[in-house]
Amino acid sequence: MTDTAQEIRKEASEEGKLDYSKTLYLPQTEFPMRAGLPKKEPELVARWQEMGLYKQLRDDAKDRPLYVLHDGPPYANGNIHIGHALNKILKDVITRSFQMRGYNANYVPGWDCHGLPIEWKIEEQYRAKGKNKDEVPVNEFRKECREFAAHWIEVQTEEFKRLGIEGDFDQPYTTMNFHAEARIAGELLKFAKSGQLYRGSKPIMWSVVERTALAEAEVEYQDYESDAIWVKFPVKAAARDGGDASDLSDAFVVIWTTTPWTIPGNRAIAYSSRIAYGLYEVTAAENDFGPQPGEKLIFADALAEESFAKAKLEYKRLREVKAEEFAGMTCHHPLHGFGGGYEFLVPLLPGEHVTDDAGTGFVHTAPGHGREDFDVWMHHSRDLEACNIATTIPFTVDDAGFFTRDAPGFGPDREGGAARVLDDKGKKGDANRAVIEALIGADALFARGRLKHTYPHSWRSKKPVIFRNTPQWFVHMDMDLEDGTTLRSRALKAIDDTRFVPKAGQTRLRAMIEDRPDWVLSRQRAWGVPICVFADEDGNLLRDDAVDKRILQAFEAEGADAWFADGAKERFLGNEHDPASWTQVTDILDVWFDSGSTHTFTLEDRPDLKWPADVYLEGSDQHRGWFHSSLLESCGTRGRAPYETVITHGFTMAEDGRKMSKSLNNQVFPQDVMAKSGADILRLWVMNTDYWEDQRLGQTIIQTNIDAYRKMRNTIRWMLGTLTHDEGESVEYSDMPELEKLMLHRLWELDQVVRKGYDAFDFKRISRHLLDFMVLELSAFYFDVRKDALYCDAPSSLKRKAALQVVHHIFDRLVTWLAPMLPFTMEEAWLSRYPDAKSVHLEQFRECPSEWRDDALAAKWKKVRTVRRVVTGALEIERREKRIGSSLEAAPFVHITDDLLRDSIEGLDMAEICITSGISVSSRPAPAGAFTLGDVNGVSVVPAMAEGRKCARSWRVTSDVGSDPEFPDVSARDADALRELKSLGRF
RNA sequence: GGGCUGGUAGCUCAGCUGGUUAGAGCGCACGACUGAUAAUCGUGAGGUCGGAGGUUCGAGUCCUCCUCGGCCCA
Repeated sequence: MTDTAQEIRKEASEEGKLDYSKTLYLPQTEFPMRAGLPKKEPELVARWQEMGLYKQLRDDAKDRPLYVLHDGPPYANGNIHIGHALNKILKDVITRSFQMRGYNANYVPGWDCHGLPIEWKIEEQYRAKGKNKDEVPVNEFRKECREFAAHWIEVQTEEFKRLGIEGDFDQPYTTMNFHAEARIAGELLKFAKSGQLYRGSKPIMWSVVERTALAEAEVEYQDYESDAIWVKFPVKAAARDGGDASDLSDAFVVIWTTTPWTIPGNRAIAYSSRIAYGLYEVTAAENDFGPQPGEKLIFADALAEESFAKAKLEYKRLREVKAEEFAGMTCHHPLHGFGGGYEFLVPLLPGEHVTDDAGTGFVHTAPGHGREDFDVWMHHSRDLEACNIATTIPFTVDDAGFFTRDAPGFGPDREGGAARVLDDKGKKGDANRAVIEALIGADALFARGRLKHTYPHSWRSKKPVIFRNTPQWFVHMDMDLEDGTTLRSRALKAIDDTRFVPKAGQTRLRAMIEDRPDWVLSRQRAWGVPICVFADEDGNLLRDDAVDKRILQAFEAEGADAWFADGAKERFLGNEHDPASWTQVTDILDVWFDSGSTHTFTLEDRPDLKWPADVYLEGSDQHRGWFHSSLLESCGTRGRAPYETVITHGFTMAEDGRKMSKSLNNQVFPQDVMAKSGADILRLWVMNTDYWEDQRLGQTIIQTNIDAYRKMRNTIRWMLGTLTHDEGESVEYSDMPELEKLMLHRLWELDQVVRKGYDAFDFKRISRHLLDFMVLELSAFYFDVRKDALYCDAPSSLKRKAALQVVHHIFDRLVTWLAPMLPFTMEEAWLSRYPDAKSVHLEQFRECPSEWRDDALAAKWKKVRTVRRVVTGALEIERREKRIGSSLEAAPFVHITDDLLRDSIEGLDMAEICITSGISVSSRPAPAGAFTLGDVNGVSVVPAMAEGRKCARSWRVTSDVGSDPEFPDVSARDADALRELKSLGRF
């Protein structure tokens, strides 16, 4: 006899009555109802760390097929925000779910380390110390950038681990480790070697004062007074072939600009098909300089009056000019012949950016001095070349703001030397004046004035900046490659060959690739992998494998800093090449090229990964970013995408669906959620949301997930309590009651849902089905019904043993299925049930034998539950009328006139299923006034009280209470159970 | 302005190729139990399916426009 048994006896003798609760198999568990996740989760992180879970996962799965989700690298410059949390949680659920389904799902996290934002931070630190970036040796600056990135990698690593992310955090990949830098450089050299890399040019924002390129974010807009001029372009040919002799052929097209110094760079005039134009003639002139009566000019109708007024002219409108007439038209440059240059044709080009809000309706287009000018020019480059118009963009202004030889008459060839746009202090130079004088001399000036407007200024020096054509390194999108394809065609093919989840990603990426311009790789910056090539004056690349080899070996050993070290040029060129005839390029690579190359040094080079990756997963903004650059890089060097599947997620919005922002104070920080509620709550939110679209997050939504979490946790807790009494006795499937078979059938069905759900990355479908199952079928039905047998039945009861076994099956499956989603809670539950186990994360999803599937049984029990609904509905009336409290006080009459419904309950203990003490079923029609449900025909219930006494042990009201003299206050079933327990010494 | 995309009960989601009074869970209200107890069970109230037109015998589901929102460009 056990101590407990003695205690029970003792208490019983004292009170003269047994406390039967001690004789029941009530749930017992240490698994707490309240999770305390903020405290518990870090303990589990430490446990996994100590046991080396990552390594064990790899060892366990070493013979299984590899499944690789390649991590898109976050930028190493700050704490993680909600977007990082969403992203990493999704990735973690994917790798864990594949790991638990027969794969070796290795996850190697990575970081993007180079680039502008980190440079800014370091520069900011410099300024705080009164230091100037330009006075610091490049490699010292780069070293500080490296240390900065390393610091944030450490911080983010801890934050990701705290989220429950499992991966190789001891050996992540970074774009700045030496091997990565060498490989990135190597990839660039592949583009160079295959001829895909070329030197072109592009206007960029340039600060003359600082002699540096500026990014859009480094510019601020301030008020500024500019010189405005209206310039006449004589029409050369009304059609590009020169054959037309219309009334436009002796007219002028007039443009307006606030940057006269860009006139030498003019190469085209843009017009819009949405604007109404007219041909005008001057009828009277106030001045004897400038336009004179008889001159014909073309303007946008909306701007003609204002323009003529400005030039103090009277005019008449001759006729409408349709936009179509401009197609193919060419003009002379207004300075043609000046300084021996400007003899080229100036074509008119259609441009979407042209408006008739200000100016003349024609936009002076200097492709070297404006982004839109450049885009329009490049967009038409093929057409223009076909008409023998050279599309080379002149470098009219140098880095100090002086005109060059590309601006004949204004550069070094000018009397008195080159004119200057801005001086060293940022003040206007003499360039505008020189240009205006030349225009006057050429009788090309229509009018002039001044304009106050906002103009970009450097945020450091607060001085105006200019758009200036600068040599840049590009990759051809449309160059014919050796195999008859182009980079663009390869990329489009690769998009077709890739699975996109959701599908819209494919459309979006394709649209971008279809009309993107050539890929600009160069940045005039310091912190990055250099474009490690040598070029001659014309931009031709030095091609020498030996040089390349020296470069890559040096990078491998010393990092890319080697490129910037003293003597690097001579070192890499070696003895075979004359340093004087080659320029060492000092631009660095666009960071998108870095991250676009992660597949090479991570997937290809690590023996524990593979190329291509099974899946890439990032936010939808990465169609322009990582998905895009990885695709181009890989197609350019390997001919296909580095991924088989691309998954995208939306962005996290505040609760009202708007963007989270500091100013609106509606941000949610993952650190806060973890500290207050736990990482599993955040993870559950991710699981319940439609991540393919934008998601919302806020207090209400967090609370909804906390509630759902509690329900799941309590259901699992009850199973753990009940399974405390599981002694592992097995019951043959064929011997099981129908109710148990029904639950096994449901497990079989759920197994399908779960596996298909994970395959489709459709997590909300899984979590929805599992939560509904727990709430509707377990808590509210199966467990409720089976409590009587599980708590009260004798140890030998087959029903009890079968139920225990089924609960065991349910537990193992639910916990493993949910483990990828809620790794902390499921680990806690698993270890509570199996104290000697290492980790639930080393488990596989359990098989559900096809024997369990029984569709007929499920259909039958659907009807059973229909009948049950009518019974519980009737009992609710009784309860409301205070005739009963517990359903065990009732023993209703059920009249079933529907044959199918009656057949479904044939042979079943409906009292047990309805949790009443008794039930009488008849096929006779019910008397008037019987309870029915509107949506159930053929079932009526007449309530009745159960007859007999209440069993002190099971609380059922039966007529056999007291039939056993040994236990006079319990029913016969309970008396038998007590006797059996007694004989086993259980009490 | 362009490309892609979304708006179904307080919250999160189902609603397949158009077909009966639009569903679920949670929350809420009310009730029961007191042997899952800061739990559990039951019942109920919540929706002009963003708005307006149109196609159709019939539209949350198809078309057009509008509106609000998101990502990426300009």
